[in-house]
Amino acid sequence: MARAMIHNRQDSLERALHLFWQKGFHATSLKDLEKALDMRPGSIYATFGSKDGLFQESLERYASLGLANLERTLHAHESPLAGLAAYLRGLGGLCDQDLPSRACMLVKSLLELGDREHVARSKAEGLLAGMEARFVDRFADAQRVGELDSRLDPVRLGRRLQAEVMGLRAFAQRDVGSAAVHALAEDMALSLEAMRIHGGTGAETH
Amino acid sequence: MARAMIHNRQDSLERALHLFWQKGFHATSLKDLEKALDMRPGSIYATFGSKDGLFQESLERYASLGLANLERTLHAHESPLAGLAAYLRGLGGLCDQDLPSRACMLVKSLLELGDREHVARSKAEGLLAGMEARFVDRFADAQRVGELDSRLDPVRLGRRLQAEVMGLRAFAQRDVGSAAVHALAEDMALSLEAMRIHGGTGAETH
DNA sequence: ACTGGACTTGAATGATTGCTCAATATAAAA
DNA sequence: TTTTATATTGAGCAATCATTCAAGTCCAGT
Repeated sequence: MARAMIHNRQDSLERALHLFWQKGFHATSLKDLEKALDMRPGSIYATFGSKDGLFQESLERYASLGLANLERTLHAHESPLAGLAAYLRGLGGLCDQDLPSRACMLVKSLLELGDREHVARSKAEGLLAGMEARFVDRFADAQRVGELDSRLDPVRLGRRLQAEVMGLRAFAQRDVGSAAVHALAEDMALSLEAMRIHGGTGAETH
Repeated sequence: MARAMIHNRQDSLERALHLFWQKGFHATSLKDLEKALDMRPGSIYATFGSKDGLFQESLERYASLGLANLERTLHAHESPLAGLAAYLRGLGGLCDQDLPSRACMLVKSLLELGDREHVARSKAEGLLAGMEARFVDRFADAQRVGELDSRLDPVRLGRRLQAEVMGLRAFAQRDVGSAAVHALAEDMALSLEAMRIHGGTGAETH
């Protein structure tokens, strides 16, 4: 009843994500996408609607992968603070992997997009807010478990950690070598771990 | 012997800087610049050579202003650490001022520009390196004065502070309200001040 | 074999891109 | 006033931009 689809939608999206992450929204032309997806303009528009739409789906896919990676790291550690520190240390390895960009695609979009692409921009903002919320949750967990001073504000700590991650990854975009990025991530992780309350079981919170 | 110049070069550069800072390199078209500078393409090219050249000069002007602002803040405080903390707190006021963008133009460029604009990109990297070097110097000063543990590495501290500033300003680009940005800047400033060695004159370093 | 219908193609669209250059305007020197 | 040198103009360039759509392709069900 119909012609079989040549292209796997998910795979095409992944390729588009790769390009957008590397070059940004404006510097990625439809010609680039046609080549990367091995699709002609008509197919691209039939599948994704518009360049903007394809970009928005790429953003969501990116955030989904990033959040999954965060979740994986957090679940690998029973201690909330240890999990967050491990996440930071993991980011230190950014330079060693062969990624489209060392910087966060959400941040790149946040800084690049203007009013004309405000829908995609808002999407990036929302996804960043989601990440931040996850950090806040985990700090709250740390307080519940008693490894973090309960007088501290998890919202401020989450905000701070997000800014730290943003800074680390923006810094990693500079051509400074792997060692510097690892050292920076380590310093950030150490600061985070320094917040831990030692020796107690958490019963001393009152 | 010649026709008088209508436009003040410095003023034109300032207007271009405003546009580039706000919209980024790719999203700023020559049409936009023609309108903002009130100049026709021929004049722009006679004065600045190319869009890329104008952008590079804008970058340098931006960094010059930023560095002057940093220097002013540092000189207003005898204590190096207090100066750096004051600089961070000053960035907390980003949301209140009416700037083209809350994010740092150097970071925006670092994240936006690709291989095709690698000259401008390298320029942005170099200017960021200059800022970082100034941080490192100031941390070294803090050690000399005895308000900072001399076993710490000023290079790592400078790197960390630059990442922190990058993160703060990228975060400020989000639509999170002035209070959140102020709180974040305050938290960063407090962490920095927490490194100070209390009660001594510096003689106890050995 | 045929045919209906979803998938794919790619030439063509009009708008916009960065940029050039012959023509014009203007002020100072002769 | 005439000449000379520079500043400015803006129409116009080729290239590229995102997007459209009529035509073609191919498979499933008849």
